[in-house]
Amino acid sequence: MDHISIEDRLITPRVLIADDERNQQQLLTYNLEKAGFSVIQANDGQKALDLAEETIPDIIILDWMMPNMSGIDVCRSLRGIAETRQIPVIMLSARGEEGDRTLGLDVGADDYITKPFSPKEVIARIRAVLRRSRPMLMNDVIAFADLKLYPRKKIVERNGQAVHLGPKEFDILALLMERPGQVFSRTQLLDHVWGHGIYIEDRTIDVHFSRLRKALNGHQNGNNHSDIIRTVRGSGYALRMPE
Amino acid sequence: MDHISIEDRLITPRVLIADDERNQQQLLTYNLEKAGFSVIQANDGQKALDLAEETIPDIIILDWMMPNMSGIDVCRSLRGIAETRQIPVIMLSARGEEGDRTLGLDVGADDYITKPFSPKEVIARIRAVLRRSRPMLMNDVIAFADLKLYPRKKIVERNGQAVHLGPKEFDILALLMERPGQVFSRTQLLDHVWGHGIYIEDRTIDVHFSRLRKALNGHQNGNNHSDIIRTVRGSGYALRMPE
DNA sequence: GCGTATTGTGACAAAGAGATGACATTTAGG
DNA sequence: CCTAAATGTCATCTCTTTGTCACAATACGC
Repeated sequence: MDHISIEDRLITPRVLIADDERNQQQLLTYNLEKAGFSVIQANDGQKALDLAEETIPDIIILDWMMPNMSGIDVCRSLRGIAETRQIPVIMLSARGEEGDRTLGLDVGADDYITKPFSPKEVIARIRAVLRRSRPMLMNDVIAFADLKLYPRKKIVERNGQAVHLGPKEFDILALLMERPGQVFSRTQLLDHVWGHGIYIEDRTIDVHFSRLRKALNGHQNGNNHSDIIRTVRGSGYALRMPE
Repeated sequence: MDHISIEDRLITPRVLIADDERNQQQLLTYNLEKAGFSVIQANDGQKALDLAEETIPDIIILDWMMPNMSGIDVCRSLRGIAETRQIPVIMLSARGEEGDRTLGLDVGADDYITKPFSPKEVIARIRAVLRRSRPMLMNDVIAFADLKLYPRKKIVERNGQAVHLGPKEFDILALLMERPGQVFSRTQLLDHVWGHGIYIEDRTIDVHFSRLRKALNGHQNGNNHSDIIRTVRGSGYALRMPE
């Protein structure tokens, strides 16, 4: 099954399920796929860790007790690896004691579900966690003023009219739209759009904003939109909030 | 390429954690970073003191017992250095006796947490302390009289109407609004807004206040607001508190 | 009221920060 | 491979912000 392109990966949130109980595993997998998730399976802790590093899923479901490595240990390890550090984790556990729950959350889990649970409940929790951590994955469209951005389709519209953006400009706009009005410094833009450890000139960011503005405000084709991007001298850029 | 500006520091509260127990240290660090704090680590008292002076964090978490220098001593020292005097401190301690608690608070700690504690609790306390000491960091908006200042959006409104300020004027106003009514000397203003080691004429500050007043009270566009800034002859400036 | 100490402010020059066209390089698809 | 789109840099232009000065205005002690 290698006809899965990058595009497809963006469309379907990918869930890694680590559980040694065959039944449970199958039940969840079936229901999750029906709910539109793409599922990766691991049947012990060590394999879960390996697969997580290898595939970088969008969320990880860990059974508390597994052979080789407990869910707790996997979770701790995940937090120690840069690439997997911010992948959200949901722990599944037979135990319900408050202490366990606390330990799970302390170790870095984002949520904790006690058996027995229904697939429906798990899906709801996954959605809830993803909505917080990856709003772009969970929404078909993000809107701001007369702008609409379709994360999965990589399409932007202003006033109903399609706007063509390069990938970088798209990412920049997506970031700004996640926190409308907030000012992003060039450093933050670099980290979020380009990624850590990438070094480019600060001025390059200005150039991208110039291109973004040109595309969005488009004076060339007769449209004459107001400049929706606000330059904040000495700080960075932001979306311009309406009065 | 020095991207790390003062601006970025304003976004994420910086926490200095001084603890010699590796596990505890890591657990707290991980959870704090997940909660949106930027963490600086020290593993003994002396280093904590040095780092505090060097980095001027927004809050300091001190373990009671540490090699080289106890939390108590560090706290006492911090209070003796001008630059670190008003950084809030939270003490962590295994002991729970009332006497210790009192001693900790006497020495200048702002809060005192007894082991065992959960990261969640620590985060809650940190937030509580910061909300008091650095509202800028914890709130989206700071209000005073008919003024509203949005730190992350870099927007100021008077009576609902946007007011344009240059970066320096914005910073000055932000400082005044963090402690409404408090009088700031020109020296304090220099230190906080311009930073240590910057030398400009005192009178330049007056000019900036003139500009700030002009922008805020805006006589030019028909608005005629009262002067919200109070000059304290011989001392400095402050926000004018209502009768 | 007077005189002195402080503060307010318009004007101006210098520095700073951002916008943008042009160009070289890289990347993605065919 | 080859082409077109996307990206990163540079150089230059423009507009803001900043720091100072000089002089006006004000406050305060006597």
